[in-house]
This record gives sequence, structure tokens and C-alpha cells, in this order.
Amino acid sequence: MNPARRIRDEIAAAIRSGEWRPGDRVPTEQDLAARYGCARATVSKALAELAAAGLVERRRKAGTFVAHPPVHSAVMTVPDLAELIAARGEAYRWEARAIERVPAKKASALHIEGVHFAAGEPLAIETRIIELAEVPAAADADFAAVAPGTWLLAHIPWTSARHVIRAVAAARAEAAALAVAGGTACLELKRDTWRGARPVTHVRQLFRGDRFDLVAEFQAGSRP
Amino acid sequence: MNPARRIRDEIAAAIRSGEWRPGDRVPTEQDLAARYGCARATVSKALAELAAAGLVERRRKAGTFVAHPPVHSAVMTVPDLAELIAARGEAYRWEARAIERVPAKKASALHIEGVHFAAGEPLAIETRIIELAEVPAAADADFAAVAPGTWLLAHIPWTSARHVIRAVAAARAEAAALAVAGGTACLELKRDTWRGARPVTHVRQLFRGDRFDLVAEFQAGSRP
DNA sequence: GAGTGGTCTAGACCACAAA
DNA sequence: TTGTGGTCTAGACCACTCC
Repeated sequence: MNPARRIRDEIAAAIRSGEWRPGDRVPTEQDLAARYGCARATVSKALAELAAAGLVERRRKAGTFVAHPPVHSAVMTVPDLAELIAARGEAYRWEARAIERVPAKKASALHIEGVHFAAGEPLAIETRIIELAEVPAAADADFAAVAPGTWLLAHIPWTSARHVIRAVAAARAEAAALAVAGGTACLELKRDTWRGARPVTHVRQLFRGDRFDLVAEFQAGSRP
Repeated sequence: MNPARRIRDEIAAAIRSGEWRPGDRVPTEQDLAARYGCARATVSKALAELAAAGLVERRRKAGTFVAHPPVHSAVMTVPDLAELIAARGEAYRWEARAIERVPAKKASALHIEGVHFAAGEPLAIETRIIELAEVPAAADADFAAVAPGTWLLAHIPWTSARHVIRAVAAARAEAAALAVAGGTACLELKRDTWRGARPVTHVRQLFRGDRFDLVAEFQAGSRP
């Protein structure tokens, strides 16, 4: 077994089991190097990974300490709907309702509305704006045939995003598009996407509350 | 500036700006070491960080490549309600409605119900089960005075968790507790928490949809 | 001031998968 | 087979911060 990996995993196990409590001092790099019979750089690497995972906190001169548990945070995956529904084993379909160019701040933008279907039933309605200045290729894409999210995932590399998730009651027109009664509880997901400082796309998806939920897992230090 | 940090940031900037596209080959460690005039280990560290951040993918013999953008995922923070509401500048209050011990699989468990208030108005109702076998100290905590989440955050280190988020209509009793009309759209958050393989607590929180939303940020490689 | 982490070097060997 | 990443070493110097 890797010395670095072994050191990292043994310390992580001691922390996760509760044997080492938050605030406890972790031995110094020199101590650990002597104990494991390896170079200090190897210990340093292991501890750096634990620090990146949030399990320990390191301070010069003071030493390394078991970190206090963070406020609950979780990695939530907001997948492409076409993939998600296919993974469920249901048929997926995108139906565009409106596609138009509208003037935007600098260049023009594409405004798209449509409905995502799973197993023949409406799952979500989508309202999206795509900045053509940032994604000129989108002007030639056929969003009547391909859902914008699917197309963008394949064409827009390395963006940052901000999601806001709420529960809202479906308005009349929305409820009609989703084939539910007015006022039905729906999950609203808004996502703003940027490349660098420039906005790429904004999307609002409104999901039938009874057919969609988000799942988020959290595991400290699961990354390495 | 740190050589490793500089190499990492320059490559990250090239990827994020779109100058280097997904699938593009990144120069080998030896090339980069020569170009930056540093040791290969330094380049290796920088590239390892980029790989951990998901910006590049590394394959032996093949080389390092700009990764394809991941399915949208985001780090969602599910904070302690007391902290969150205090951060908003509103008064926070927890009101327990029922606390009882019930038999569980191995030992007994604590069953707690109550309401979270923000600015004097109900924000969420909470139903929670705490496994006393895993958290014996909870038997002596005063959950009439302290919200269980707040207490647990301070007493239970290093757990893993799974969240499920849905939009649901408030049932009659729930609506009454939240001071809304029956059928109002609410955000339901269920969280199962474990330490190792052993369940610690299960909680269901039902938020007034008009007063609460979740925010999630995503930024590739924001971590280092 | 002294102890601790943070970083770098130059070199070495190994593991692995692509050519 | 060979080129590439993956890891480790022994040593060095620096930066910070607690005492």
C-alpha cells in the first residue's frame, strides 16, 4: 500500500470513528514520518489531502488539528434531464413551445420555452435565455429537436453556476403545460451560468413536485 | 508567486477561458518543468491539483488532457437553521411540540417534533429521530430549549449524510403549524445521517415555500 | 526565538497503458 | 517497448505565528 495513502486513510478512519475528536492535535509531520518510517514530504502530502478534504485544519507553528465538523454541505448533482430520465429507464422527449431572438445587453439572445416529457407525461417546463455573444454557435442549433440543456452541455466548456431551489405553486399556464391542477406544488430550479465573468445562459425549470426530487450526498473526504 | 500555484492558475485560466478546449492535450510534466524552469515534482503537484478539481484528466502513458465538462453539480450548503436565520438578521426561535422516547432497532430512540420560527413567524416544521445508541448524550439534552439540529452539530463529529429535496403540498396539520393555507407549496428536505455504517439521525424539515430557498454554487476548481 | 507547516529540488524507481 | 504519470527520498530553505 502507498505510504501516503495509508497514512491518510488511517488518520481519516481515526477521525471518522470518533477516536480523534474535533480540536484534538494530530502528531507533527516529523513525528508521523518517524512513526511510519517515511520522508516528511510523504506525510505532508497525506496531511495536505486531509486538509483539502476538510478533516483537519493546519496552522503554522501551532500544528495540525482535527477540524470541527462543517455546517452540513452536500454535493448535489443537477444532471441533464435527458440523461437522468434515460437512466430511469423512461422515454425522454423535449418539446419546444417558443424560440425567438430578443435584443440583449450587448448582442442578441435566444429565448426558448419548452416542456420536458418523461414516459410520455410532462415532467418540467423550461424557460431559458442564451446569450449569443457568448455562445454564437447556439444561433445555428436546432432547439426544436434538441433540448437546450443537452446541447449546451456538449458545447459550453467550464462554466460556473449558481442554483436557487424553491417550492412554488404552479400558475395557471404552468399547471396546464404540466398537466396538473393550478396551485400544485412544484420544484423550481433557477440556474445562472457564466464563463468567467460573462453570463452564458439563464434557465428556470419548473418540475412537477410529485415526479421529481433532488438527491444530494455528503461524505467528508470522499473525494480522493 | 509560488511556482506550483502559478502553473496551476495559468493552466486553469487557459481552460476556463476556452483557450484550451476539452480533449486538448496539456504539455507533459517534463515540458512544463522545462518551460517554467522548475522541478518536475512541482509541475506534478500543480497538475494533481487541477485533476482533483476536475479540470484535467490524467492517464499514464497517454498524458494529461483538458477534461470534458462534468454534468452540472454544485455544492449545496444546508446550514443550521439557527445560524441561517441569525445571518439574515431575523430573530430565531425553536418551539418543541413533542419529545418522546420510542423503541428502536437496538436501543431506544428520541422522537422530536417542533417548529422553527424566523422573525416570529413559522418557517419550518421538523420531525426528527435520534438514535440514542449512537448519541447517548442526546438523552440528557434539553430539546425543548435547543433545536436538535443545533445541538447535534455541536456534538456529533464527522458524519455522512444523504439529502432528498422535494416540493410537496402541506397537509392540513402541517399547514396549520406553518400558518399557511392547506395545500400550500412547501420545500421538503429529508436528511439521513450516519457515522460510519450506523444511523445517527433522520430528519424531515418542511419549509414554507414562500420564505425559504436553497442556494448552491458551482465553480470548477474553486476548492484549492 | 523557535517550532511548525509550506514549498521546492534533483534524482530515482515503479506502474501502467498505449504504440 | 517506451513514454508518461505516480510516488518516494533526503535535504534544504522559507514563512508564519505562537510563545
